[in-house]
Amino acid sequence: MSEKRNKLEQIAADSVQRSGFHNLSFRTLANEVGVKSSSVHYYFPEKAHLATALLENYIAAFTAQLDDIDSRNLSLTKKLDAFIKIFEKVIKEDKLCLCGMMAAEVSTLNKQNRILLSSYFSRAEKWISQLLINHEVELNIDIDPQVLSKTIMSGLEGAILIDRVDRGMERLKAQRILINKLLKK
Amino acid sequence: MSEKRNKLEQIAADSVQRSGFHNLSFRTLANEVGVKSSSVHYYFPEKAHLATALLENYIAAFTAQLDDIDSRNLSLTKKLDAFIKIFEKVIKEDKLCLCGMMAAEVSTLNKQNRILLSSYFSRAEKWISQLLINHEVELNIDIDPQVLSKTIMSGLEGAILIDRVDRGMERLKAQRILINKLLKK
DNA sequence: GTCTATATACAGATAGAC
DNA sequence: GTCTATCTGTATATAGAC
Repeated sequence: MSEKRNKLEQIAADSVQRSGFHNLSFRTLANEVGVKSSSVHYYFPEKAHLATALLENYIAAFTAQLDDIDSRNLSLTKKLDAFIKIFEKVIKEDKLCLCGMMAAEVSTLNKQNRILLSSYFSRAEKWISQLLINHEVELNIDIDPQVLSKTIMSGLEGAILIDRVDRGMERLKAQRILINKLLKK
Repeated sequence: MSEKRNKLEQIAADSVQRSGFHNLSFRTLANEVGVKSSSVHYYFPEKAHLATALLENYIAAFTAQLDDIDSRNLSLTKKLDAFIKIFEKVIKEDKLCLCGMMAAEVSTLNKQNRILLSSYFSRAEKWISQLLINHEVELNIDIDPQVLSKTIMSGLEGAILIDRVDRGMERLKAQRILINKLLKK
């Protein structure tokens, strides 16, 4: 992995999470690394290739975080809390989840990138539902784990989407409270 | 209100809900109405003015829908169901909520439009929380109505955001199930 | 292997025609 | 009052220099 390629991807990801993929230009990206925009095309022939790299990176990092939570022997409450913290970190940096942002822009993505994007959400939901199944006795509500996992994921994505509008964390906090209410004390 | 201005706004809103405000150009917009892009500037001197018009229209239509629900004498379940239907209609047309889309693009909006955007979400949340307070006895969970209203709104926005990625309605359906579980039968 | 000069198309915006 | 020719800057992408 080239060092410059790495830097380009980092800056690009940050930019996408702040203002969207369509708003990111090769020129601005190049300026930040001190090269010409045409140089960026060496690493990413088309913009869609950059999108692919960003999605793959983000999903890999996300997966690593889930694995880390899995590796620790925690209660359901603590594990869900750790999961919520992933989103908390994002909103604290005044960003959106990269995949949440790309979801808004999905109509401009090619098929391959849509599949990648879709895999992010299904992976997240699958992880949550498996967690709920493993800790079923700690649940305070009678609901299909797959249904609950979808609402948790939607709730978190929606929360940081709206919270960013007035630079707060009210919705994420509300989401945390609701989730805790659904768990046994 | 000019007829052409009206048409421009309708087409623009549709385009924004599909692919975002930044992805909308005066040129494409003009083509669809059969004029030159420069003509669009007669109605909207700057693109930010167009954003303002779209936000105002959307909020007005949304408010009208809430008033309509208020005017009917329904149970909490039915009222919330009618509220969810607003989002269902949007996702069925393969669109996003205009304000949800603009929320993703908030970093590119000017202050005035951010305030407008913010007012949409606070209005929605206020309406839900007031509804919950009015029908407190029908609630099946002990939670602050303002907190629950925020999670409902986040959940719905997030649901259609994610559902659009694989052109389904799974998350919105899940959201409906969860909300119903939180209400007394 | 890495980078740039350059091409071509398109963005928003203005000055002014009708 | 409504619309367009045109300006200036920026977009992605290519061909080719080092």
